[in-house]
Amino acid sequence: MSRKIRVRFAPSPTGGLHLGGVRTVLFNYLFAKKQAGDFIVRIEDTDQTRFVEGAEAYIFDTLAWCGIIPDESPLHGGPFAPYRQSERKAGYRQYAEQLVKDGYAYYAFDTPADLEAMRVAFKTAENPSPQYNQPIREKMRNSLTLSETETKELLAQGTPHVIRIKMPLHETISFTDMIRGEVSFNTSQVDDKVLLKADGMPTYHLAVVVDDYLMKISHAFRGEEWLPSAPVHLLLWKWLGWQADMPEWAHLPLILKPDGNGKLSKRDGDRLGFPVFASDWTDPKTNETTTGFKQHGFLPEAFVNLLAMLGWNDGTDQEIFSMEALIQAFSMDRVHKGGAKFDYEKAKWYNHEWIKKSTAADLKSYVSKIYTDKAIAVTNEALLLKMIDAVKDRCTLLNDFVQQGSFFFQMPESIDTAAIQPKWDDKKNQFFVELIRAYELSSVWETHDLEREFKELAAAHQLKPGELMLPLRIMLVGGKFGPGVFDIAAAIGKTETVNRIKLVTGMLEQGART
RNA sequence: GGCCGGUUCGUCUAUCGGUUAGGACAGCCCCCUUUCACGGGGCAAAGACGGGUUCGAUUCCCGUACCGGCUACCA
Repeated sequence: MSRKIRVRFAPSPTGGLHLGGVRTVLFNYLFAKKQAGDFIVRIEDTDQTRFVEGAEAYIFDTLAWCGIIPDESPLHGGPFAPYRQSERKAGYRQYAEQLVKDGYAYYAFDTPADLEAMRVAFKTAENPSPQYNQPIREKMRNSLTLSETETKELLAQGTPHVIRIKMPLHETISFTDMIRGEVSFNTSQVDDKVLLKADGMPTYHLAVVVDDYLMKISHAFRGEEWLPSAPVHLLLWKWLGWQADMPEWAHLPLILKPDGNGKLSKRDGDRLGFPVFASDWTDPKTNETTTGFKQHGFLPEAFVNLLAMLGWNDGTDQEIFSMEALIQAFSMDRVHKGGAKFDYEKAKWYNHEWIKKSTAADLKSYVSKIYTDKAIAVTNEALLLKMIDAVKDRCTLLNDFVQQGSFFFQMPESIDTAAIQPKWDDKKNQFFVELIRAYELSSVWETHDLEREFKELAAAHQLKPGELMLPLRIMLVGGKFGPGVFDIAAAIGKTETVNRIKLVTGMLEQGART
């Protein structure tokens, strides 16, 4: 075990980065960084029909937001470039040809129509999806059933063809998965996967093995959905003569939908009202935007934290981890075998914890951006910091700072007069008229003085402060929420405080007359 | 259908054969708070089922059930 740790994340650029995808990246990254290894991003764009413009840039932007910077990638360069499989196309064919030469693979000339016909012809109740496997291949058009001259002729004519792996009969293939332990397969159950497509591009199966070998990948981690094709990859490593360099494997559990069953999908988020992508993704074809955790008001630290805890823990009760702490604590053998249902409530809790834990200075740029987007003018930076400190405990998502704090900078957008109108009377009005006068004459403007003046005046009017605090709060804040009223008054200043009291008493008086 | 994988409170999970099965989210209650939160305290809530192995199984083995993944010239 002296070889350099090198892991890779190999996404195909087909759209937004899904929770499960980011978690796969994260586990790769944590594993590598814990052991001072390299983290590589390789773009698996071998399916040209599924290529989506902008998806690759999106992946790097999103990883950067999470605080994950690859050591090697098409964007960051590296000694094993190129890191896009489409640019490595020319290299794959030789390996497929070598496998044919060695008797481990063969040319297949079946057209899509032939394959379709085969599936229909062999479909039975017991076998609803017939595979291109050992018994079937003998009935198809390939270099195993055709004579050598026929094959050569077809090849020479440029007949479209693929190269398929020739799965052996009744062999047991087993390997040790770092999470699941020993897993074994009978090769008779695996079909003859296409290795090289008719367009000359490799399929995932060939490309992943060739590139992992060429890029000296030491550990290959991927989602559980890949487990069934592991025997194909194992055989390829063996047949290509690279067995000694084969990476160690781990198949990560899936992230499941919160209700019902099955893998979490983008549709579940739309349906249940929470993000599934890490950050906003706009499909260039439909122009449709799917919101991400980032734009939903999540802190990257919280997003990374909640993802890490989905299927992993360090064995203690600790739940809040920074990236550094995760790197320290992470180990693949503590990753679960079973899938985890995603719980958005718990996800929000992580974010709330991180907001509470962050300082006003940490949060300032996020809040500023949101306020700018909402056209809330912040002219006083000290007040912004004061506001963040005052309200962050009540913000679960960053966007909550709008509702919880914008009244520090502008008149509340709506004023819940209905909450106080029924109990409004002349006595209260009189009190506030005098409060305005008292505050206007005030020489000091501090929380405690404001509170003292308020209470003394209430006593003079033979009113309970409790009956007057809520009206004052509504006047300043607009609703039944927020930090202490006198703190708010102190923060927004005399002019603004007096103006708001005047404005709302006016509204209440008018309301009382109608 | 076949193959592979999985199964502890509603959810995320702890437990290296011996525990009153612990924590967290959500829920409910109380305290704090002349608002809303934060905070503090409490309640309720789990080993899929059946067989073994063992002095003793949530833990190890087998079977069953259920759930999931795969079964494309997609990854």
